[in-house]
Amino acid sequence: MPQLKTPVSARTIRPLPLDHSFFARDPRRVARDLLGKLLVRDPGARGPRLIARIVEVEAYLGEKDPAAHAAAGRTLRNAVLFGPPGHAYVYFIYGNHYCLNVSCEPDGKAGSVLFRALEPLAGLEHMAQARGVKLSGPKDLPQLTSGPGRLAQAFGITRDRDNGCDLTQPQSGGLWIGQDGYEAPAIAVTCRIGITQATEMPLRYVFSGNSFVSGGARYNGSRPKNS
DNA sequence: ATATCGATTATCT
DNA sequence: GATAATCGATATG
Repeated sequence: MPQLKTPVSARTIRPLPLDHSFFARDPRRVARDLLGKLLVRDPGARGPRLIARIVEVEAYLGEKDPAAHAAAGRTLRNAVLFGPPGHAYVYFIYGNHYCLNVSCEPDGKAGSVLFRALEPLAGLEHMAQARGVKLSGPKDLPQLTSGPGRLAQAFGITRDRDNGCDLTQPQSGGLWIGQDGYEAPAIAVTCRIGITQATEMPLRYVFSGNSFVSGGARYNGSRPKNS
């Protein structure tokens, strides 16, 4: 029953970019509405188009959210969070990994959505190469894009390359967010993962039971909300 | 299936 | 000098 979708050609999906107004809202609304949208990388001559569907995100609420990078106020590192909506905030963490956010709220107000897991649809071989993963069966696919560090590596996302780029513009940097009319199935909301502040707030949004959601069975929303 | 731990560096105190 | 919105490997039930 786990629906491992057959990989499709990039040509069969025609994503359209989103408007800035989509992102100029409360991060909780943006997070909820981003589920089912597409992350797209157009690397130009460097390789094929990469497409993956967003299946897990977290909302960060800005300066008043103790878990947010914006909590300490504006710094050089987090400046994008305070800028115009729809732009990529990329940070480096644990000496090893990049993570991707999109800025929310109107210009001047912080707030963002963290991309935590994707379901890969096109360019899988390229993603596998970027990840250093050998694809021998459907069971290997979550290794590509299940987890914030993994999806960033699969899409070649780095701070130098992508921080500050406009995710509503297909040309700008080649990284953007698209929509194809896909309607979200059941959605679950849980606490955020991997943080030490404000750990009890329900700000993580997932496709219930989707096999690409990170965090294991306890966090994929397929289990009743008891112990 | 769950728990613990080491890696490795930009950023801020 | 401590910490971090993680990952992969290893250990144990």
